[in-house]
Amino acid sequence: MAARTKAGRAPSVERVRGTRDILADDMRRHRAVEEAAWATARRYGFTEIATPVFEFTEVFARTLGETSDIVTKEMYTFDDRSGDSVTLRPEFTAGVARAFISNGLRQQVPLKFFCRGPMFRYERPQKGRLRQFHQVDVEILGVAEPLADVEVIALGADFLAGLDLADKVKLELNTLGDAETRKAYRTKLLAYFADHRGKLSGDSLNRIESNPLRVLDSKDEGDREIVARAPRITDGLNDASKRYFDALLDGLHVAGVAYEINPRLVRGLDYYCHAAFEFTTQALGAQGTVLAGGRYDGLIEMMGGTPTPGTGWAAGVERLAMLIAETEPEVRPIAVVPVGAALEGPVLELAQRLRRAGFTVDMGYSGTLAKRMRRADRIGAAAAVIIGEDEIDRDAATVRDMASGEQREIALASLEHHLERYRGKADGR
RNA sequence: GCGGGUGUAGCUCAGCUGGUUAGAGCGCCAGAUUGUGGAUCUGGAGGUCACGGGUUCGAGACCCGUCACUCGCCCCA
Repeated sequence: MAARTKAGRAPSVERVRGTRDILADDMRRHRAVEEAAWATARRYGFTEIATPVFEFTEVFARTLGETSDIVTKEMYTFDDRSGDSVTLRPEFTAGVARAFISNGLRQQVPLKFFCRGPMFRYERPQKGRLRQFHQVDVEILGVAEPLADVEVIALGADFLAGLDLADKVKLELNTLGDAETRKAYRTKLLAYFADHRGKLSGDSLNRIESNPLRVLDSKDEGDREIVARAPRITDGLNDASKRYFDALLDGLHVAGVAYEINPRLVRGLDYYCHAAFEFTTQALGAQGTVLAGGRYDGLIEMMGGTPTPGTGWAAGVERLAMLIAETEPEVRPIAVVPVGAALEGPVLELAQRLRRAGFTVDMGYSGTLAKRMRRADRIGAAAAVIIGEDEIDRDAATVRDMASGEQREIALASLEHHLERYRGKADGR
């Protein structure tokens, strides 16, 4: 008797909770999102790198904040066979910062990196919230000037606009100030909340202990009232932080990026400062954040590197894939079809000839002419190249345009030339 | 981690207050059409009714538990 899960199915066919198989249609959308991000990043002068999917646990535990939810209850952490504690990455930035230090990249600053790949977080699954999900990510390392934030935010805006999501998404922006500002603000905020302790929700009372700034974006009705009258960080910025924020706003204006200042926007991770921003949508329910990031000047130092400023963002590929319009396959294949099994040999030879010439070619494995034509139709072939005894005798092929149904006999010698018109072209049925 | 909803064919769903071999549409396969796809018609395959237990003469329907998905909270991309 095979082992069974509690659900009663053989575990070998059960997906792990919060994971999914990305099948053809989804994969096309997934790729469309990734490629749009990469294409935009490239235009901004970024280069693509890849860091490991897992790191020593310390890399994340130290940088994300010992008390953050991600570290305390959401990481996939385990000991490998040598007894080292490793963790499947829950986010990109810490790994990129680690790579920056490990590879001595300090010398090559400023650096602009693009990454993509899977992330792992043990959360309760929901639409747009998976245990394995994918992100595209962009980081600028070694630039303290707000111009880097402007560039990174403009890149995000262009990326989303390129996906045709400009209307579905809005940019919210805030500043967290520098360390001095944040410390002073924290004290002020704590004092304010202490005065209103009785009226805060239980969740928020807990947050006061762990991350008081988080109370600011509570969804509880009662909390919101109190938060609305709470002191704002933007009112208590020290000179440096104020100058920084003003320059950022100016830069966005010049770059033509529309934003909305949200004084309640905060970050869950400890290493953020100054710029904090999110592109959000109403279309995905509770999981409305589609791209988020900010500045993390202290991170690399915190990890033991020479102090190096950084800024960047990550975007959820699955969330964006749900928002974009249907995508069409980019190439339609050419179907080669033998009339009768006896001609499969010569047709295979022809298929290989065309493939090596750069055409996308599909060949059925069995069946009558009608069946093979049906298959050609179903895979969206642009044209069918039909070869029967008659064609063989004349050293030719019959080429059928699948959209119009028109057929022409073409000499084998000039077949590639004739098929040029179907290369990488959608026929618009 | 907390609260609510849902779970019937590959997909979308029907199945009335528990009653004989569980249905439809789409899709799939085959044929009408032995050198021609998309349309139409005909036929066919496909279901431990999420899983386990209970109530009952009898459960897809009712009860309990589990699992998964989903909505909100939490968290966050």
